[in-house]
Amino acid sequence: MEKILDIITEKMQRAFADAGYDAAFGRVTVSNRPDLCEYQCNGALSAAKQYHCAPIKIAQAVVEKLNAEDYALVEAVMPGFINLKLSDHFLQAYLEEMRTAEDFGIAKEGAGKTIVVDYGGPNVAKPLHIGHLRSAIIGESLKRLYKFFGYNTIGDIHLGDWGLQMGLIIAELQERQPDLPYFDPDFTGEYPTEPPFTISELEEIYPAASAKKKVDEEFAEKAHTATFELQHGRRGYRAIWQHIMKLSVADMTRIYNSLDVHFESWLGESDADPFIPDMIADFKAKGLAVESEGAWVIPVAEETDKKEVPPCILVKSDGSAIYATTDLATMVQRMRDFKPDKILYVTDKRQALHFEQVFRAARKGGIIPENVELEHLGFGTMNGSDGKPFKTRDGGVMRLEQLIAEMTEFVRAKVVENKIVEDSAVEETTAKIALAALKYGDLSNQPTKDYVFDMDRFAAFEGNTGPYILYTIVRIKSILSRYGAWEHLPIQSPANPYAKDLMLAITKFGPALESALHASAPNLICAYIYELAGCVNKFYHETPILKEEDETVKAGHIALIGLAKNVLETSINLLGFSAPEKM
RNA sequence: GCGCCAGUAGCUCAGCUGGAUAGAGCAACUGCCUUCUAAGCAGUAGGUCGGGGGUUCGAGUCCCUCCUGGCGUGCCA
Repeated sequence: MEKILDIITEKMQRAFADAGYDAAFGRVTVSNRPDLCEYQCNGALSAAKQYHCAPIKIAQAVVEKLNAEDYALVEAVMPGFINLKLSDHFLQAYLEEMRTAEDFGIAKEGAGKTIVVDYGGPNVAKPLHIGHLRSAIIGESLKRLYKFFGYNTIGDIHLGDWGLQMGLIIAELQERQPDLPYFDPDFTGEYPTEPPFTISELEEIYPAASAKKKVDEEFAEKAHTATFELQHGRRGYRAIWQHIMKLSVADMTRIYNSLDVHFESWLGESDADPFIPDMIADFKAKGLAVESEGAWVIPVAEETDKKEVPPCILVKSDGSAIYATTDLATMVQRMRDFKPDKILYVTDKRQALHFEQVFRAARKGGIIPENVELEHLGFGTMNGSDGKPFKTRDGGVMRLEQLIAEMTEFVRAKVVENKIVEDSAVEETTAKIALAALKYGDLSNQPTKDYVFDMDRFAAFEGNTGPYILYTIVRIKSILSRYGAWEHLPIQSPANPYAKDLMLAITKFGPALESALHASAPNLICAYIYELAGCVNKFYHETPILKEEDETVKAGHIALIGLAKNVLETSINLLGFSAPEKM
């Protein structure tokens, strides 16, 4: 479906041209003065300079050329604004088309295209903590948004399963249990099928080893060696690695499931490993990689750089791979297996320079052709109320699991207190509200900015929060279920000003989603549904719906809130959560 | 040092390619439930948009400069 703004702009541009002015001035925007009009055009103000003419004269001349029957209001006002209001008939017809079209008539601009969304990025053997929250939430939302626009989407978790952290664990394990067969180079038998550690032991081993590395040079050396040997196929180390992977992935799956975050692809840095040797050889053969300070690096600085861009390190001086290596090799793998039109990375914004280097190296080496888009969405840090990176009360890093549990507990108390749902539905309702609180609280911020996480504020049941959106949906559902079959009722002309405001809000659904898609900004979806929910609640408050005596008018009310509900539910699904039946 | 990002109401944040009176939510205060869920709606109060210059008919938005904070700046990811 064509967007309303495009329809009006087209007419406005024609009017400008008919009045003898450049059509380019005919751009229409949503009004910033809803008390005066619904749409406005400021083109006459800009045109005044070029034509040496008072803006109001131009505006008046343009208005003359517009077909007044298309609108409920067309006027030129001082100093030169052109104000427009849509006619009831136009609005009714437009919404009816939205209601009956597939996916509200939104153009599928991604049809036939494939996008890989690289998000999550957890390290195996380390518990998921709140640092992983934003990537999961934002990445999942963007992936769903791309899918909605018709893209074939592949969400790839890109496990951190190949770096120094693996060597650290192996080295630490060897110190603790040196007699295990994995460490015996002469061992040729079958390794045990059960791991020599539990997931909780594993989660304790890594931080211990990481801390030791910083103070114990000999240990650090052992860890580097172990990393190198693992990457070069030492059998016992691979067996340990398998154990770690199995335990870790099972645990991650459980937690991501609780966030309703799902990956189509569970590949990791290790899966890029087979592509590394040929890739390195290729960079060397093309003369793109040079030896520097014992390492092999790809110079990626460009003359136009304002800053100094250090080279991309391809091989460390100890011969092992670094994250740039695996990221580049992963691109080779993705181009071979997925042939994407775009790869979107959703990571911490502190990695911005890293991706700039890697992207440049990938273009230079021909790994990523010009027609494939690369984007890095760097998100900001989640801070505590003190404005510093979020910590637990004792100063530690909070586990994702604990964060979810605390949010759930907070919500459960409210749900039980309100007694709206039966005991059997408490857990499911609680989980949905808690997830909405958590995700909306995060997604309503601009992804690139740091933000303050405040459990009480996010889980508050009033104001601009996830629960508020859910509450709005639940109220509509309650009425619809009392009414009966409503799905085929046609949209009618607005019954009152509140209905018209609601209808106008609904028409902005498509544009809001497009903006969110193009800016990689789910917060625009949040802003949109908050506005829409507000319109729903005002309409609800001012209009007795089920008590309406005229059955035709009542059916119109029902059709309108039904469409609003569908738009809201579609939106929250794109944000990654869903509404309960009651709350 | 250099680079990137941020600074808007007491707090947390919006503000879409410069446009009419800078918007929400929370906190404070005031109304509205024998009527579809008051987790709601309506209202009051609160801002020299970090400071200073400049461009423009017009600047929170563009340019310059300064201040403050965060992050990055070759072998962690």
